Amino acid sequence: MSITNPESPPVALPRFPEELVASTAFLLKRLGFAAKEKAMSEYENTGLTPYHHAILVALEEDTHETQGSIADALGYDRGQLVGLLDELEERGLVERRRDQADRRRQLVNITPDGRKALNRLRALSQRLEDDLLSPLDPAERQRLHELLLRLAEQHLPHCARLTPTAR
Amino acid sequence: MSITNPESPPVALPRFPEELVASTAFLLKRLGFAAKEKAMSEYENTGLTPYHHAILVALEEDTHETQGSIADALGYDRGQLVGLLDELEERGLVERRRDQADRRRQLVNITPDGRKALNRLRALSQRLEDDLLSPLDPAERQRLHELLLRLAEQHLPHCARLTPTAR
DNA sequence: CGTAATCGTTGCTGATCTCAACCATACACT
DNA sequence: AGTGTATGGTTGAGATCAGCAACGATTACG
Repeated sequence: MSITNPESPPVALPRFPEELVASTAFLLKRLGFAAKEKAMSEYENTGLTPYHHAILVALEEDTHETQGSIADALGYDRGQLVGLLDELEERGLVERRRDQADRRRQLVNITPDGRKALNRLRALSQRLEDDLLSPLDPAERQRLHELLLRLAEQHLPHCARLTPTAR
Repeated sequence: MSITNPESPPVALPRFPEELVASTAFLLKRLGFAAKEKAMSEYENTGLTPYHHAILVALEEDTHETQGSIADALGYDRGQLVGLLDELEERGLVERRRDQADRRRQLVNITPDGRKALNRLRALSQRLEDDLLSPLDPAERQRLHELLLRLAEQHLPHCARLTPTAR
């Protein structure tokens, strides 16, 4: 029917409307989502997810955490955490034991195998971070991180008071 | 039981592990998610969502778009777009009509009411953007946007070639 | 003591995305 | 022309996941 001129691209490659790209919030949403998607697929081979990784990180940082404090620290629903801990426990990466001082509580510990797994996840996570930030040089990466941290202090309740009035 | 010393905070306010906060990808994910949550709740009063907003933006930018081109431009699933357009059409904000040159296609137009609604959504979106970026001064906001744009060009397929080698 | 609150657990619900069919239409080929 | 293939829009089913309420066990309060 209509003669498509051969030198033009066969279809206009899809592009975001400029008005959206001009919005920082839009870029933040899309980049955050893309980073999550990428991470989820890369973690797949490990049999674990970034959620498990975050739990292991929290456990290694302060030992003897209770399930509630882990959930609060990471911003997870407590019901959600139960299943994640079940999976970690099945693989022998964490242990649960009742707090004898308050037998409602479960004290969660990371095991030696858990630390090994954590180190593997750290390496993977570092590769993902490098890939994400590959367009930026080290100084730019630091500036970006600092700017995001400022936003996080304001908007992520759990990040408050990280740089104590170091404005 | 144990005497809690009175000057200490009653409970340690939950805080992300430092190792996570040190990750730019983590901040990106959380901030993007928080921005989306905030937007979704603020849009609620309008009866529309950021998805509808993006569609209206796309429609005003290039007119006479077909549903497929809208879906591709915004990265939406085509099946998902149908429902969103149904809702916009019910409210009289867009019109669908068959392309007489290719009767498989639906040409979508924004209506005058759609433009009015779009302007309201723009104002709302601007308020959200200002709130999100409130910790940063104008120069910092621009730097952040530029850095995110560089990442987007690399990682969001639809953002490629926005600053043509303007490094 | 008895009532209320907390902790972990379970199950349900609602939202959302993905994917696979499906119909109508257009295009390609002989 | 006619047949087969591809495309655009539509619909519906299935998977996934966060959020919420309810529950038993235990502890704290008064």
